[in-house]
Formats: sequence, structure tokens, C-alpha cells
Amino acid sequence: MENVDIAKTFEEIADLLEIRGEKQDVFRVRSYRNAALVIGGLPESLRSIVERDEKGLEDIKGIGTSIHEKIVEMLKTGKCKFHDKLLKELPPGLLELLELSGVGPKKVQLLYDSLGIKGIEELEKAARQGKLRDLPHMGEKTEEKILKAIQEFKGRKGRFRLSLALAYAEPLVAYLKKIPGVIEAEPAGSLRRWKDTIGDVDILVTCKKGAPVMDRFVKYPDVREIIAKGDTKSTVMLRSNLQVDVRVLDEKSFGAALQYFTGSKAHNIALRDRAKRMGLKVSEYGVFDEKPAPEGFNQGTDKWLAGRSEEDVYKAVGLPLIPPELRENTGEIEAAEKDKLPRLVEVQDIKGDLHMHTSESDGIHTLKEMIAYAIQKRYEYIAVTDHSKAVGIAHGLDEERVLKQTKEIDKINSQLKSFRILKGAEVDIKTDGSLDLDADVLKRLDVVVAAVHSKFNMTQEEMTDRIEKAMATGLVNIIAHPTGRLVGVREPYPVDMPRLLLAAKKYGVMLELNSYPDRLDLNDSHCRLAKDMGVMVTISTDSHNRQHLDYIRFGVHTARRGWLEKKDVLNTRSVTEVLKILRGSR
DNA sequence: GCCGTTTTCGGCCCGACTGTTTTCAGTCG
Repeated sequence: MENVDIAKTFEEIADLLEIRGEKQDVFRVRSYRNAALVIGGLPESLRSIVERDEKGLEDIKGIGTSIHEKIVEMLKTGKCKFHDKLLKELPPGLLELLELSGVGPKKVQLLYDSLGIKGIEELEKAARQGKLRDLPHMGEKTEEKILKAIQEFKGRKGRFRLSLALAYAEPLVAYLKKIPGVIEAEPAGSLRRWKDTIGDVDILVTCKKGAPVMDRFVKYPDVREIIAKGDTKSTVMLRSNLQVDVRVLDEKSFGAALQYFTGSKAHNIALRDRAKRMGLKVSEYGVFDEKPAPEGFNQGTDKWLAGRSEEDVYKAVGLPLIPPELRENTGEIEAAEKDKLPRLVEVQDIKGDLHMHTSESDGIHTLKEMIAYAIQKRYEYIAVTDHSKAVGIAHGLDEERVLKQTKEIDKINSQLKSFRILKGAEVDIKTDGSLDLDADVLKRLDVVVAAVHSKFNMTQEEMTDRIEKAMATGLVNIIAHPTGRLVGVREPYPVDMPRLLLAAKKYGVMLELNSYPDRLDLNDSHCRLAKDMGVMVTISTDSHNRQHLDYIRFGVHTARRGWLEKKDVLNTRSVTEVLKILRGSR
């Protein structure tokens, strides 16, 4: 069991306890949720912590005796008895109901108790028949809302969010690499293209003859079911319901297979079409000369031209290597022909994070802890952008506390040599578009990130007006979560992106690509739009604990999918340049 | 269920919004 599984189990326990709804359980529920949160942000796997020394768990805040025991139990047996017991009391379909926007534990409890609804299908039927409106605190509007939420839910079912798929795939790839005789193991498919969601995972392996790859693969501890097992291809279903294919390949065709299985389908079709026009054939085994083979030569091998590496494959069809993130047949082949491929931004290009929280607002680590981790990551700077006072739940800062924080930062900066803390805030954009902190305080900051945190149900026009008004104050550098993808995968608030980008251009404001995996904000097409319109992007993590700074790769790869280059991203610049640009923009 | 240089018992971030009410329960962040 990986950390994500254990966190998920605690999350489900919390959900189930909450549906059961005994009053004294309120804080118990909170403890389980907190534990899930803490485990989700852990830099090390619980397994390795426990293997080293079980007492290591005692140092983790939020994990006491009971949760400690359950973690050890799950690591040992793969199960949690308490979780199982709760699931026996309540049907598992109820957990699915909680995923519907606007449906919480109380509604689930009510639906189950009064109508016996145990899952989404039944809920949909009841809503269509108009049975929900007679329940207490429910009416026609609630019925409509639920039906809409069900539609949204169905749209995202069956695919895994990238971050989750990676959390399962990466340990598995590491496991495969450790099998004796394995030379390479590389994930392909949409995972390698860093798509937002992943259907299944393809892993390609090369190895020495006789290496026990498939035997060991199907014995991977997280395998729930072996769907197929052969010498070159096996398919399993993991406990998490993620399907994984492993293919063992000849070294000679590894590059061709990587190219083929990385896709996308549209890209491969276009590439093969181009090859055909050149008298070549591209398959998962290599690039072949289509001209008839000379007498006496074995077809298929003698005509083989390339396939060892992807670079060779592209070279054989007269193209430079196209980065996986661009392989969607949306102009990348034409760009490659003209040698006009963008030099995409890389994770190593990122020199600092411009959006992060500390324990002063709703972060869990102190400013000093965040700095220490950023230095460890070899960053040159970070911006401290705690919430402003309107976000009360986050313990947001008022003017006085902001000023106090800037003083502390000045003090720390004077002690640091090759690292700089930028003074900032994530200031709330209020309903009328005004900002939640006084102008003279904002003017004293190095960077002002502005964001919407309330009244999400405005119309698209109202919301865009609201954000544009904030930009027009001339006090804002960056708009955070500009597309409203603020709350997980649920429906974002509506924003007119082209209009927002025009406004950003007009007022010299930048847009933030939030790297936090569950709320990946700007998507690839937004990035391309921003690039075309000349609006600079910042890639930040919105870290609420220090390990969240590692999430930066999700943002970087999304930016790459949106064709963004180093120059298009603010925080690839040195701190002097960043400060110059920030000052110039307001 | 977790936590504690104010506590080993008694606390546990809280305000906005919605849809349902006629004073509030549920959801969300």
C-alpha cells in the first residue's frame, strides 16, 4: 500500500463516520481527515518510515495511537478492519454519492434512510422521478443540481487524474527497474504526455534474455487481478482499479515502441502518413524501407532502418525529436518540419515559487521551514503569499499582520546571501472587484497575487468583470487560479478566458498556472492562448506545506503541453529580473 | 481521534452561500 491508498482509506473512514453521523464523531472525523491530509503531504513512504523504525510515526503530527495502529495494520495486511467494518454497516455506493458536488454526508444519510438510495444510479432515477423534492430541506432546485452533478461525475469517471496515476505508476516503474536483468523501464502513453487524465498505464521494458520480468510484475503487491500474462505482454488490474500493461521489447525496437505507445493516436497517424509519402513505414518495431527487399534477404529485418531510440525514429522520417507533451497533431509535425519547435520550459528552469502559504495563514509549515526546503530545492527565491483577512477560515492576514510579516522578511533577507524572499500576499478579490487589503500596504509588497475565494456562483460575465476590476486597480501582478479550478475536479466557476487574457494584456498582469495537482488551473490550451496573446504566465504551487513545492513539475509539464518556453514563464528568471518585471507591471 | 511551556481533560480555524425555510441546515473552502 502506497501513501495515497492509506490516505484514501482514512478519508473514506471519515466519510463513512460522517454519514453515520453520530454527534460525538465530529472531531473524530476531523482527525481522520487531518491524518489523510498529513499522509498525503509526506515526502517519504510510510512503509519505509516504519521499516526503518516504527517509532518514526510518533513524530508525525496528527497521527496518534489509533491511526498509528491502523497504518501498521494496513502496511502488514493491506487491509483495515475498522474500515471494513464501517463498509459492512453502510453500502460502499454511498461514498460515490459524496463525490457529487453539492451532496455531503447529511444528504447521503437522508437519501439512504428515507429512500434507500445506495448509489448514483438509484439517485439519478429518484431525481428524475421527482422523488427528492418531498424530502425535508430539498426542493426542485436541489433535484436539478443533483442531476447536473451526476452528469459531471459521469464525465470524469473511469479515468485517473494524472497525479494519482503517477502516484501508482512511479513506484511500479521503480519496482520493475529493480528486477535483475532489466535494462530500461519507461512509462509510455498519455502518462508520458502528461495528459490531465489517464485511462490506463503502459510500461515498456527492455531486459537481458531470461530476466523474470513478467513473473515478478504479476507478483507486484498491489496487483488485484491478473488479466493476461504472456512473455512479451501482460496486463493487470491494481487494487486502485488502475489497469497496467507491461511490454517486454527488443532493445533494437525500444525507441520505436516508445514512440508508438506514447501516441497520441492522431500524432502517430500523421507521422506514419508522412513516412509513407517518403517511401517508409513506421511501426512499433521500427522504421522500415518500403522498397522491395533484394533477393534472398529476409523481409522485416533487412529493411529495418531505425528504432533503437525515439530520436532515431524521428530522424529517419526527417524530423527532430518532438517532445511527448506536444504529440497531439496540433501543429507539432509542421513546426518540426520547419525546425520551429518551441524550446519548452523545463523543471530545472524554475528558479522560484511565487505562490505559497505559511503557518501564518493556512499553511502548515513556518516561513523558515518553507525557506529551508526551497533552498534545498536549489531555488533562488520564493514569494510569501499568505491569504488576506477576507478568507477567515484560512486565518488570513490583515494589514497589520502583513506589515509585521514584511518586517520579519526584511530581517531574514538581510541574513541570507544567495537567496531572496519576496514579500507578497494572496489578496482576496471581493465581490465588487475591490481588493481585500489597503492600497498603501499592497504597494509595499514585491508581488501581489490576487484571487477569488467567495461567491463562486456569479455568471461568467459578472465573474470576469470582477477579476478585470481587480486588475484595473493597478495593484495586482498575478491572478491566481484564473479559470476558477479552485476546488478539486468539481465544476470551476465560469470565466471568459479570452476576455480575461485581453484584460491581463492591457493591465500588464500575469496569469498563474497553479501546479497543485488536484486543482491544476490553466490547462494546455489556456497556455497556448496566453502565449499567442503575449501574456506572461507564472508557474507556482500554492504550497500549503513544504513538500507541496515539489508539485511544480505538474505545472511545468502542463505549460510544456501548452507550448510554453522558458521565456514565457516569469519564474524562470533571476530574482533581479523578476523584481524588475513585477515593478514594471504596476 | 489528536493534542498540550496556560490543560492528561476539554478543547478542536469559521464565515459565506444556497435553498430551504419563517429561523435554519447543509455544503464548501
